[in-house]
Amino acid sequence: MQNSTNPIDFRCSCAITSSLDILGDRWILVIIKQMLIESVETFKDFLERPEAIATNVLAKRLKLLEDIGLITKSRRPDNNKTNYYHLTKEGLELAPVIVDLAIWSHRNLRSLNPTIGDYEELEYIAKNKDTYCKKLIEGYKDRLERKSLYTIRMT
Amino acid sequence: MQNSTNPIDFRCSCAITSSLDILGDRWILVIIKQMLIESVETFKDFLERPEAIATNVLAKRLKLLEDIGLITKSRRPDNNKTNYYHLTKEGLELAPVIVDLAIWSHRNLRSLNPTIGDYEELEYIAKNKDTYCKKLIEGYKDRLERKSLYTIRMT
DNA sequence: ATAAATTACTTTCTAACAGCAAGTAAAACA
DNA sequence: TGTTTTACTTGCTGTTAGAAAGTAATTTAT
Repeated sequence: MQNSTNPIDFRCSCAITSSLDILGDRWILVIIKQMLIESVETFKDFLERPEAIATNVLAKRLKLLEDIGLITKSRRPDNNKTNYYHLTKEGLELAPVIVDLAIWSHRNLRSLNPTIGDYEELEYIAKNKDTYCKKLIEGYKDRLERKSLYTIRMT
Repeated sequence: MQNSTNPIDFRCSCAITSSLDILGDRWILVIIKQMLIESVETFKDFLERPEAIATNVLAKRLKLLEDIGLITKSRRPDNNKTNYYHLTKEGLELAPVIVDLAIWSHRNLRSLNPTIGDYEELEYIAKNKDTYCKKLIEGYKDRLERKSLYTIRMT
């Protein structure tokens, strides 16, 4: 049994493998992408995305992400029902990984999945990776700061 | 049922989600890391790594990776038993993703997994990401080219 | 030449998890 | 005050992970 401070069973001491002990999953990075790039912040927002995650799976993943400190759960003072989920600094630092995945997909997955769009945008992103990454992170922080004027932390 | 040319069920048209339809798994990127960084190339090599993948899981993943063209399976002319698994160009292009995962882990996972080592090396990698990435890719290509003098493709 | 060891798997079994559908409870809205 | 919305939980079923054991071909040792 795992202890309460560490809900993850790490396979070994390799940094890369350890990251995959958390992120190596069908949903975790999709959830973080939705928060970072698509401004998803409520339980309902997640359900309405085209990936169509199941409610029980979503609840479990959000709990895990909160437990390990990649996201926070907060609530509007004017609304006792709707919860906000937001990325922490640790979660935000996954931006480079997500951008690299987008570029890899753009360059190598179009024949396997011809529905992948945004050709021109992804060309731009591939050519300005670092700049785009910083813009993503700063953009997220700005939105969050503006929002946090009205938001209180739950946990 | 899926057709034979495409063994992956893509969830939607998002490039990032599509990459995770393939890579979003406990083992796929670990296997690619072992090949790229740890010079793993035979079935036995994989089994001897500290991650300790099960034989049935390994066989299934190698088959999938070959089917989608991220690795190749080859054989030494002087040995009818031992197979070589090697990264294709498409597989090699995952190097940036893997390096970013290492950096993220280095910066954010040490408290959750104190056994993660290589502090100094990962500091260097974080500061010279692009250079390190290119060195990884070129190093792999060089090793492979030298080896391919004696190797023939199986499929 | 034969026996032992090695490599690359496959098979079987069990426990865990994904995904679907339905249900629930509290708050918000009309 | 009744309906809708939000955020979940519960129950069910089929698939997968992981452990262990088995197999078959090849290679090495004697």
